Amino acid sequence: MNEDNKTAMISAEQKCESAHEASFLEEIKKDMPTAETVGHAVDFFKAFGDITRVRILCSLWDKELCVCDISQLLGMSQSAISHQLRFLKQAKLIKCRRQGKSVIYSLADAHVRSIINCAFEHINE
Amino acid sequence: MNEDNKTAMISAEQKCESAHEASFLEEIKKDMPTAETVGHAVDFFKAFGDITRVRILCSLWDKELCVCDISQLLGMSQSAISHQLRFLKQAKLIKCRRQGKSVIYSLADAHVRSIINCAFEHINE
DNA sequence: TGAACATATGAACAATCATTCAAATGAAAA
DNA sequence: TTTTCATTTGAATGATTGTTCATATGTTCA
Repeated sequence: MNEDNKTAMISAEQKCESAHEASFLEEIKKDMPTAETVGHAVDFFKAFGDITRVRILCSLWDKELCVCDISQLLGMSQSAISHQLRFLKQAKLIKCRRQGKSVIYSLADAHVRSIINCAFEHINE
Repeated sequence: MNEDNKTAMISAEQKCESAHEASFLEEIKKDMPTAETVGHAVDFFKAFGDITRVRILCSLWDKELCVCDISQLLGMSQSAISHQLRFLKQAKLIKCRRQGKSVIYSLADAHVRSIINCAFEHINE
């Protein structure tokens, strides 16, 4: 018997009256994205799932800023901002370049703005 | 002195060489969405920030399903699924109707599919 | 009404996460 | 090369979150 949920066959026994047949559920399962794909999508969404991170992204909407700019703008410690910047960088939502002693951050691409706009649109309904 | 980060003025003292002037940061601040709007957007993203919830949404992509269908499909306990269904319902991402003893769930609107597709597109780059 | 079925809920626990504090790195100026 | 500035990093802590277990609610059928 296969222990892995993702690949295990769906048991034949139906649980409730409205339940579909195992074969029907197997069809749905086939059409679903792989666990890996879903995992990546979830990681992507998680990056937007914190108010500090989204505030950082909004602050970078039009202009690039250095860490202390963002820190001042959001009224938060530079360390807290730096931790979140690292998160956003790993998620490839922002990029950075060094300028002397400072590090200047900016949005990675237009995709970031469009996803956030998408959420704002959903809210205004 | 105002204690609230969201409305506090940005201090005149500049922290680093590359730092912008306080007046410049104030301009950016004015253009940023309100804390409430950002908060709502974050809640929206949080709903997609869990693998079980996204798997549930994917399982409902084309067809409506009852709780025990989803539970079997994902190989998870009915209780775990039910808790996440409540989360998704409160986030208005799914809707449900009763049919006898069963409760049948489906996606709330096309918006859900488009947001998830948006993430999948971002991944395939 | 009582029993069986399908789902929902509350409390508890483990795991994950965001921030703070202290210390480390890297770059530029003295 | 030493000092100062700007940022990063690691460990610790408190808060949040997802699942489990036990129980409750609501529906149908006998």
